[in-house]
Amino acid sequence: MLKSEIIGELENWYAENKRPLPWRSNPEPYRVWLAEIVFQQTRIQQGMGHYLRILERFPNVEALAQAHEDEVLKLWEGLGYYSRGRNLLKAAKIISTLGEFPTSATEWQKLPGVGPYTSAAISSVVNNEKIALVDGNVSRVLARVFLIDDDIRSSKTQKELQHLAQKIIDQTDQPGNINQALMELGALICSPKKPKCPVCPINNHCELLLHKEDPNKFPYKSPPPPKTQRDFHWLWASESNYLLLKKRNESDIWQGLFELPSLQNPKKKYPAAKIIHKGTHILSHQRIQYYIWDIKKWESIPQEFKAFALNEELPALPRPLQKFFEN
DNA sequence: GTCCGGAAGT
DNA sequence: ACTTCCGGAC
Repeated sequence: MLKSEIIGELENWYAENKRPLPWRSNPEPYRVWLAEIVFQQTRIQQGMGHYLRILERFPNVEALAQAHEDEVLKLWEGLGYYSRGRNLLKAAKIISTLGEFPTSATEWQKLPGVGPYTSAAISSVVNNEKIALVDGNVSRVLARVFLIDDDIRSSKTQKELQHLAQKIIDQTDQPGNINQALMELGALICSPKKPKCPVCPINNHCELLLHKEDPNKFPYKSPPPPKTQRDFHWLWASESNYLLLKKRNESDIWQGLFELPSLQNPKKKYPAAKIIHKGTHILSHQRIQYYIWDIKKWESIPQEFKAFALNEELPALPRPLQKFFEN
């Protein structure tokens, strides 16, 4: 059932069609690790600018290990999932202390921010380890090629896909290339919508095509949990020439980023306050209505806040605030 | 409005 | 095993 020609087709297709990405031409552990962290949950186009800026500012793990978290988060600003940036720094300090990079997926996975996917991706590419990875692209490719109609979100299905992927990787002496080929195929050909089946290198092995099924219906994904709704009321005093910002520390979104002072009901303390900007910010799990109030003048300066001149570089801000202060 | 994508906390 | 963490493309 698992035809070996598939491997050869994938190897050839990948050699001819892979995108020329910076860590592919020079797959040092540092560059591959950084790429895998930046591009978790992130499209290449969206994260490439961030990746290049981080690599330029911190050309190696020793340079990164000495960074301050605020600077890493500033470089991460706008990418989302900020625990990736915080864990990147933690892991850099660990690697720097060890004096060398891990050399197996098991060792890589001990680092913060490195899970099953990332450890397999790095070790198969850097160390030629025969270890399979299953990311969103690979899930979709395998579900279509092998006509798997189970819920792609369930951990049971993910386990089965992991097993299936490992059977493929066991048959190749180029695990890094086959892992990347499956991901690249999912990104370039076997896309979520309108897959380019006519030019797919393994279309004659694809169960979905052989059964004349509709690719848009695979894989099946159960609906996500409902979003929680919340409001943010941020305060800004137009008559002062600085901004008050405080680091977000709680176990909540945007941890480590800075934000304006907030009040549940600004009108109570500042009856003359006016909303100068409002918007909706959507996360996968929250729907945020946010309001920025002009209170003209501070009644009293909240102690825990730091003042930043408006013309100096601001620390990392949540995306809605970053967009607001861009203008 | 719709969809997409890994790790960690619990 | 389930929930919480982001932002952008379409």
